[in-house]
Amino acid sequence: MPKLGMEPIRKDALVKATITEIGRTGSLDVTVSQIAKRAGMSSALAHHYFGSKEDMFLAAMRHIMTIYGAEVRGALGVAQTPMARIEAIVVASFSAANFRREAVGAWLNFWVLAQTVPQAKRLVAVYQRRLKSNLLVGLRPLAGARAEAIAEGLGALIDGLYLREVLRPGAPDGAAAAQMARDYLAAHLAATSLDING
Amino acid sequence: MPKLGMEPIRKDALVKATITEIGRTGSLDVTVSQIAKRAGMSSALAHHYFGSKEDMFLAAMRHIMTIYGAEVRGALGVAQTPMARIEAIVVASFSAANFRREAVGAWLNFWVLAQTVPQAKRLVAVYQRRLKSNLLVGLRPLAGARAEAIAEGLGALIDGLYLREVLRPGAPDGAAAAQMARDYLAAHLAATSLDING
DNA sequence: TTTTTTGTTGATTGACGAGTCAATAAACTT
DNA sequence: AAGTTTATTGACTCGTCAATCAACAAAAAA
Repeated sequence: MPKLGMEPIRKDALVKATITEIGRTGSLDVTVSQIAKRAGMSSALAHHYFGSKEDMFLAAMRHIMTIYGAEVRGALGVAQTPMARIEAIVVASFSAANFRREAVGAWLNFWVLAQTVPQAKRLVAVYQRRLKSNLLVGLRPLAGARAEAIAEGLGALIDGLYLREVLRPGAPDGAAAAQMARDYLAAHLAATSLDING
Repeated sequence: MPKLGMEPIRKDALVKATITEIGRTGSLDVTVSQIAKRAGMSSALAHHYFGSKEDMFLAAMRHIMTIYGAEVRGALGVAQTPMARIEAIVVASFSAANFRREAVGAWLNFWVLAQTVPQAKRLVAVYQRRLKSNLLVGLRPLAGARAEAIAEGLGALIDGLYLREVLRPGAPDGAAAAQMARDYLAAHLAATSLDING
């Protein structure tokens, strides 16, 4: 019963299944069969649509980054002030869609993949660049010359919070993580203004 | 030519080789043969001393944590003030021995391993607990009620800096990373005192 | 000096898994 | 209607690798 136009549907299912399986098992040692099974098809079909397992991984990475990017863009669209821009990024970073177990677990594994696969490394680099530049737009008016360092630090903190989330027991607490990022920011901005005034 | 008393020597060589190989390849997909070869012996011998590959991984984790712990303890021993205690931890965290490529790459992979292997998870938990409690001793006199949150944040930042180091091109720059941690701290302490005074 | 313990490895087993292939079938084209 | 493209899978190939085994050597113990 070959319905035509299956390709995008199947690819999409595979991408989601890839994220789910990596997140679930907490490892890149997932078999194509596992992924295909979760996506409701044979492993041969998975290989038919994606040439290789690596391609599936890369597509899954792109998917996660796409969701993240879209959410950030959306929030940024309605931000009026520099502070609101940063807040938007923080909130998006720890939103339910992005900070869910699966995605975070997968994200960590993609980071590992980036050590091996140049293509994956490039994707992570894109993410880092985008994050930093987004933060800088908001930070420069608020922190001037310090914006650079603060953005770098906040980026590392966000990644660190993701990293730790992976091993935290219980449900993800995006609100707490976001608060931590906010505190970081508040402390740095307070310190900066203190420096300017005194 | 069986010299006696080889066991500790072999085990040590295997542990170091494990870290090197994981760090070098950036993945847990290293074969026992690879590790054994680097350690200068047959894979059968590696299996003889460690029952399984997993045991080698766990021993390697313990080794990394031991080095880290020793360095922190050493630095802490000579720290006189709360501030010096924190500084000691920061410096140790980004010391040449701990912040070297291999070790950082291995550390990331161990984090992934912790998602799968309970024993590994426990080791990471030990590390996190120890780091936090060490930080708190120094932090409490300086930040009072905020010490808890600051310690948590600083821990996450340190882990995040490790995470990012993995993908940074060029030689590790422990000094820059340490400075970032110091900035975090300075900003938070400044904010805290500001809050107290005003 | 026999026996046991420790060190050591080449060869083998057994499992698993990525990727390919051949075959089947339903649509679409001409 | 014949030919082509798209969808789909079971079976298979081929390689890899953790773990085990059988065997050998040398030191230590009995």
